[in-house]
Amino acid sequence: MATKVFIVDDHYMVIEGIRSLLQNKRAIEWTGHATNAASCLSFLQHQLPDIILMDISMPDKSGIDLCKEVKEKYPSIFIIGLSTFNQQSFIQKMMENGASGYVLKNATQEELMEAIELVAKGKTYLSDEVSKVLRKQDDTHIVLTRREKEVLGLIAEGMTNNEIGGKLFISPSTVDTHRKNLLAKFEAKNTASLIRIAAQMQFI
Amino acid sequence: MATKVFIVDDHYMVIEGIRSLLQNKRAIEWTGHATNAASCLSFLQHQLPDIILMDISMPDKSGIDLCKEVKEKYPSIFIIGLSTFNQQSFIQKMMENGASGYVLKNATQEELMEAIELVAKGKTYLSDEVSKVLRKQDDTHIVLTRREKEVLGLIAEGMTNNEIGGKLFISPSTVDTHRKNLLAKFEAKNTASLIRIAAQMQFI
DNA sequence: CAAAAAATCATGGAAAAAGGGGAGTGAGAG
DNA sequence: CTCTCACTCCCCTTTTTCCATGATTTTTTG
Repeated sequence: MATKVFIVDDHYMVIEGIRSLLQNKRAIEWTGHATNAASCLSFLQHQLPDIILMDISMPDKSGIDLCKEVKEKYPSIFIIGLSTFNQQSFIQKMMENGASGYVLKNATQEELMEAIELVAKGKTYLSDEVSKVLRKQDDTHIVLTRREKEVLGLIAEGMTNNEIGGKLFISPSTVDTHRKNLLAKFEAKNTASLIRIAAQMQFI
Repeated sequence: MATKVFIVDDHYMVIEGIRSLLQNKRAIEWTGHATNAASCLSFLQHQLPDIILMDISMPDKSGIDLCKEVKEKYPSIFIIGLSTFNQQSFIQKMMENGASGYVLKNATQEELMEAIELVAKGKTYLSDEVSKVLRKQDDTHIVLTRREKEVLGLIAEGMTNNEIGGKLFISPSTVDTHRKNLLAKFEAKNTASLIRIAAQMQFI
């Protein structure tokens, strides 16, 4: 029985590319595509594919969120994340939300097929390149608490400890403590480098 | 006579997608593809296409630079930039370096054909979406001097005025002046917002 | 429940940045 | 030759951040 594959990607060229890569494969049945999260979800009400290839960046909703939603509603569907860059944050969140694999858009036909076949069996596929990035950046993975994220965001907005304290109804001293913890977690020597690092790591 | 099209993109899926989109067009002759700048340049030594579809992000060299190089060596070739996002900085630099058009990867087959046809005639193609972004962000365009860029970079590294002064062999007071000018140009109220804005505008 | 983690607050001093001035030099454009 | 612009430099005051240190209270979680 052929594996039913569906694809969600807002880039028409990528959809065409994958369709073309998969069209002669007997083991694959192309069930359709969507260019946004909403039409993906409405498609799933009528028909259930085995595997969804899902871009992480979409106009209406991030692939990260869509992945979670689909997995909650239809746990039997396996999801393979699809993206241009291999960024720790994206890959990790995608996998946390139930994806079974992650393929870069510069993958070859062979890699794509391998991913689909493995994932269809219920296994997990991560290309060497991706898993390397995941391992490497996992070491430098930074976990922020709810409050720290809030404070970080407000610092990035240009607010002082006093202003942030007023906004969050806490003492400026407390904000200062959070600030110090942020500096420590990011190993930043001052606000400037903190914000740069946080921005580069997609925290802001 | 069919328009000879060549494509440079490190994403195999995009190459396949475009090939598939163009394959039935009589007006188009597919001459080949490359997944990096180097093999693109070596291809051009043997054969000259009319149009190159060129991704802006590539492993060995940015499309921006490749565009310039190709245009200098082979002025008769028209180049269409290809990218996932429409960011002012990329589009602008691409056009400055001699590109004749800029197409987003979520473009439809029609848009792509329109772009190729127009550009083949020596005209310029920018999709509505792209030209809108170009216009809008042109207003908020910030021009930094050489020194300001240097200082901004070093501030983002976490260096103080004193340290920057030492590094650039100028007085800390001078650094402070540049800093003030940066704050004014970015309309930032402090270092934190300066760095955030600069990061979001791709200055860092 | 007990331990761990997160969030709260404070004091006090040193360092750095912000905000406001003013001012001279050199290079290039008109 | 004047005007503009980038770059250079300085002074002063206030504000904010950085650093060290210590402590209490929630909240989460095994």
